Amino acid sequence: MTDDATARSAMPEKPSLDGIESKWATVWRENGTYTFDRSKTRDEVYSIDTPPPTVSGSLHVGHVFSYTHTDTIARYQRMRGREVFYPMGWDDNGLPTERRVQNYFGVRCEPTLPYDPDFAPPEKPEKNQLPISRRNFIELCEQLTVEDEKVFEDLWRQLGLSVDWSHTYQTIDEGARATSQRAFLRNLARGEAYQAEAPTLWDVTFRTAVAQAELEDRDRPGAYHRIGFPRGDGGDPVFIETTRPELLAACVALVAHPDDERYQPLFGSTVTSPVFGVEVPVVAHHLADPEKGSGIAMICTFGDTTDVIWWRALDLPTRPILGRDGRIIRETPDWITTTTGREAYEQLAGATVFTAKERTVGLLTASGDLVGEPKTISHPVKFFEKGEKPLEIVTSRQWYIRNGGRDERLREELLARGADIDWHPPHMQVRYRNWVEGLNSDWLISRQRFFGVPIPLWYRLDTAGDPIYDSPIVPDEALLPVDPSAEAPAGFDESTRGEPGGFMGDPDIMDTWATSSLTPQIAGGWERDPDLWSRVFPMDLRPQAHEIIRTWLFSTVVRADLEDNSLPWKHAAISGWILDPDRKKMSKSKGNVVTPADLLSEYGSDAVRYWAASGRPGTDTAYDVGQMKIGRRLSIKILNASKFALMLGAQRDDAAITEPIDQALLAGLRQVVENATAAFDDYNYTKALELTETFFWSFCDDYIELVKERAHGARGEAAADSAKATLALALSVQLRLFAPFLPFVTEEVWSWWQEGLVHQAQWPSTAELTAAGSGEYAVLTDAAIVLTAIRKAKSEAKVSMRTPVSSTQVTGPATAVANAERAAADLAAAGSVAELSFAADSGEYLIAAVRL
RNA sequence: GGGCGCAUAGCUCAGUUGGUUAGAGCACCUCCCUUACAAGGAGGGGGCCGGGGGUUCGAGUCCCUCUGCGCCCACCA
Repeated sequence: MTDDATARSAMPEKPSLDGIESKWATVWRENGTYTFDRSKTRDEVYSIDTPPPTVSGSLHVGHVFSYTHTDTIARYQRMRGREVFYPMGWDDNGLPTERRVQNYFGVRCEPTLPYDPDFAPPEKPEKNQLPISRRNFIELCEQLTVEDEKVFEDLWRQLGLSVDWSHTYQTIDEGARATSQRAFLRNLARGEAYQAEAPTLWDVTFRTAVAQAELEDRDRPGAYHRIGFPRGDGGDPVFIETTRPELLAACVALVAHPDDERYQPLFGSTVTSPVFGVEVPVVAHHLADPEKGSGIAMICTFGDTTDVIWWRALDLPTRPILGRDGRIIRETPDWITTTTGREAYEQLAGATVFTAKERTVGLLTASGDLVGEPKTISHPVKFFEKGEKPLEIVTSRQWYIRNGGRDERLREELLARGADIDWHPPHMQVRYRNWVEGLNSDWLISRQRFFGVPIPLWYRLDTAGDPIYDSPIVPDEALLPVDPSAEAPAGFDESTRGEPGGFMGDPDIMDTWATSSLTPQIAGGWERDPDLWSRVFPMDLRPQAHEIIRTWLFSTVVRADLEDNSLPWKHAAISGWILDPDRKKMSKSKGNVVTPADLLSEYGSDAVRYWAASGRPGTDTAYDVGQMKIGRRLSIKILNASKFALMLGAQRDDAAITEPIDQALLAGLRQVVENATAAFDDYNYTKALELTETFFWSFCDDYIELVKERAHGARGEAAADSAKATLALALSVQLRLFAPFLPFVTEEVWSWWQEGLVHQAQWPSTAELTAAGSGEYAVLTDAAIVLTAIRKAKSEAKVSMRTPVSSTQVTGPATAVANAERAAADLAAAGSVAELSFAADSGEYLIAAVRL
């Protein structure tokens, strides 16, 4: 567009940021600006495995922060000419949604109930939650999460995320469930998924098994109880120290280190547990630590994970006394045979761990087997990360997927995958490696919960009505998703469910990560839309937070490795956390929580994005409204400076750029383009922004000031045209450099004078700047030094910047003086200098002696 | 206990492969109502680059060590 009048007519009298978010969000929506063009082939596409936010959680500035990072990259790649596949998912699968739906509708999931197609939730939630089928429950979840998702989408649009809103998914929707079940069935068919009856970490509150990746240690108070075990040969009792005396009835052996001379004579002999009177062997194992406690430990089934190791390695019996509800099993076990032992057990039966501990201590005290006072300690205890009570270990049948935890070859393969990812920042790879190297079991994927993707299997029941687990009934992939609790398998009638000779559905669901680990497959249309899949997979980018490298990132790598023998993506961009201004991780308990929507309306989306972009990949960043104010100021400056440049006559024309200072500006800008491009290619959006911003301020303060008189025609038409053409080119390039960060203000300004949308424009190239000739940026920077000296003189004299200067003498190194001299006329005009002279001397620095 | 990261101006942060005088923004001080911008502009003061040792002609940058902070991981006796 070269029609000056048209540009001016679109440019407001008084530029403002007010309302530009909704104005341009609407244009982008109606224009389909960010719609994925699926005629493009894989090599032309840049695909992003967007993190699906948990919609039942609340919006947080942290969301704004990290999603902005991804968006700057998406916009950059789009301007580079890549077709960007930028979907959005919603993580509505899992416990948080389950709880929210229970409370909102007053219902609870009862998987044994049949699906009721005419079900409607109660008008008002009743006190007693109404039991409904799993399928009905899931439908309510879907219904409620749609509302939550609308809130997120509105925020993302206001923030200016360049997401293709026609490509969204929910981790609980039909496509995700089908994908998750299909992948599981493929794992099963290839032998990568298997079931095992084994001791498992168990959350007694949620009553579900928990995977290694969901654990966290918490320091809890405990106490060493010193307990004597009478010896079978009548010698002095053997003293152990334990923090879990309540498990004494589950004791199966004592263990000491094979080299421990104190206990070597006992190996092979037996001792008897006090109170319960159960005879147990004394065994040796290298994991027993002579330094801990008395150096000999009680092995119970099961008190901790070391017990499991010993139990397995030493082939010890299983004597569980703890039920899945976290209480001591009511039935007195048959391995306790003495009358006193059985009477003692009856006092514990049905008690919680806490109560059982108190009562056991009482029994041991009464019998005199507890020596001294318990020694209180603080020690790490394993918790489910979402749980409130310590995990227990119970034996149960569970499904696992191989992840290298028990297989050296697979582990090496997955380590190699991790090394092939381009990590941003690179050191995040260490977390991946540490995690994989520390795996001690396969991935436990079954959960004894309701809301989630069901394990898509049934089991035949034998004539006694017991399930035959060895040969599960597998659904046809075409029927997925299935709900085995509501649908009968092919060849069976629903009436035979639970009947001897009939069938039962697997009651469990899959771990939420078993579905999330397939986000590339879900978003990319694996097996559902092979055409799309071929255009987007393997993806280019996985952006995510560092604390879920061990879960989401690793499990995604596992699934792609098993299913596609490939990495799921080339790059992993790891974002940091938002910290309070006092460097603590932000939390709601601090009060004065600002919602993202408040921030966006107060400072403007561009300003908030500016702040977000100041956080480099992997770096924790302080929540800082000061940065947002600066971002807002920058946005306003872009409006005003652009308007001024356009008023000076910036226009897209072919006027020759002849003035040295003009060529210098473009030379400097060429360098910025080169460096910003390199920074972006390295996922260092922060540096790209900083380079652009720094240049822009000097463009405003120095260049525009130097040339405005000339642009007005002070030195003739050719010199004016040179300035105008330079302003036009520099403005165009800078708007495009800013566009990934400040999408609204750049689009607004672009619309004043350009055809099309800035976000569909090409990223600036050095070539378009080279056409103006080979300038020396130093001409501008040296001229700026002189200009600054003139301003300083006026500032110190406390006079207006318009005050005329009678003379200025520029001296210093020959090159610098020559550079400044090439801008002499512009300098004289900008500084109102009457006599401007230049003379090289032996000085080290460029100096301007100013006389007012 | 193992690993990773961080420590530069009052605050938030840049500082490329070691190289003239360590930078920016905010805050602070002074000034300027200048027809793009007072929600602005110009100028200024302010740093033992966490401590200690070393390599080097030269160290914010490389090596060692210590201290403090953050995070990840770890078999709960």
